[in-house]
Amino acid sequence: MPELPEVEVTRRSFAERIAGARVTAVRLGKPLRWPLGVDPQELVAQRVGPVTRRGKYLWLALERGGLLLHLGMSGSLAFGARLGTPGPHDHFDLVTQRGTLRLTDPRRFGAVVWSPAPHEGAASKLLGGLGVEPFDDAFTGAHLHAALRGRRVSIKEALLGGRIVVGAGNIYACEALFEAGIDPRTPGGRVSRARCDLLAAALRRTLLRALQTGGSTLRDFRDTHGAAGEFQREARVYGRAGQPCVRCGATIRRVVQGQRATFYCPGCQKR
DNA sequence: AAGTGGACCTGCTAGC
DNA sequence: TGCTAGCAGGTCCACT
Repeated sequence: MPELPEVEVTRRSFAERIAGARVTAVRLGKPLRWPLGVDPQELVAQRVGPVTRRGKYLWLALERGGLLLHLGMSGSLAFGARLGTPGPHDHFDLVTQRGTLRLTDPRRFGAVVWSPAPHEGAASKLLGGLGVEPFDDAFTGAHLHAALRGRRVSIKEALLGGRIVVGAGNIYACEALFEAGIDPRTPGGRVSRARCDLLAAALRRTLLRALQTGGSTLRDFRDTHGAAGEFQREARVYGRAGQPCVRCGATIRRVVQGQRATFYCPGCQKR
């Protein structure tokens, strides 16, 4: 589930409760995408500071550095005083006085990495090349247009890449392109300035709406069926191949771009 | 520099 | 009912 809205909702769910708590223990499960990068004992006795977000990454500040967290494709975070015995997919526990922050991630594409600061060490390498935040004033049609100049990759893959703007995953990239009426296969450099304006606004609107209803998509996070149900209710093209477009009635199509599924309406979305 | 394809890993579903 | 192929919300890395 974790695209930007889900990551942000997750952050808000525990940031204030964990801030100020002292780490009392760390438990590691199976390996995640990268090694932690520090002796877990080093984390013990450090006090937790603010939890912030950059793209789909979370930065959990500690006194002598911090942890960069990523949920990958299937990760979720829970924070509570009584989480119970770790299950087979619980791969990281940060135990504090006020409760345990637990990363559950069946596919283990997620990560927890120690770094001395967000702009140093391992974190800087991962965060360094990221594009602008979609809710930042710097994210405009002009920015999009400039960043896309000369690019041959499709507009959809450019959005997913995260080097121009962060936060759009496969679902919201598809949805935003639908909102903007742009064919996802259009080469990035061929999207006009006017349509970049439309797209920037559409992406911001799509992510904001998801953020506002994000609680509901996250509530059933552990229940695959419930989550799928929520998405289907919200999505206008994603996962709707073969069904009629809600706007024009044309049949929604599924194509593959960069080994990922893309859904679009051939009636509403043009090059 | 930009584009392409492979890699990581497990669980679920559709189809036989 | 059981097996298998195909698919999944991410993104880094090696190679051309």
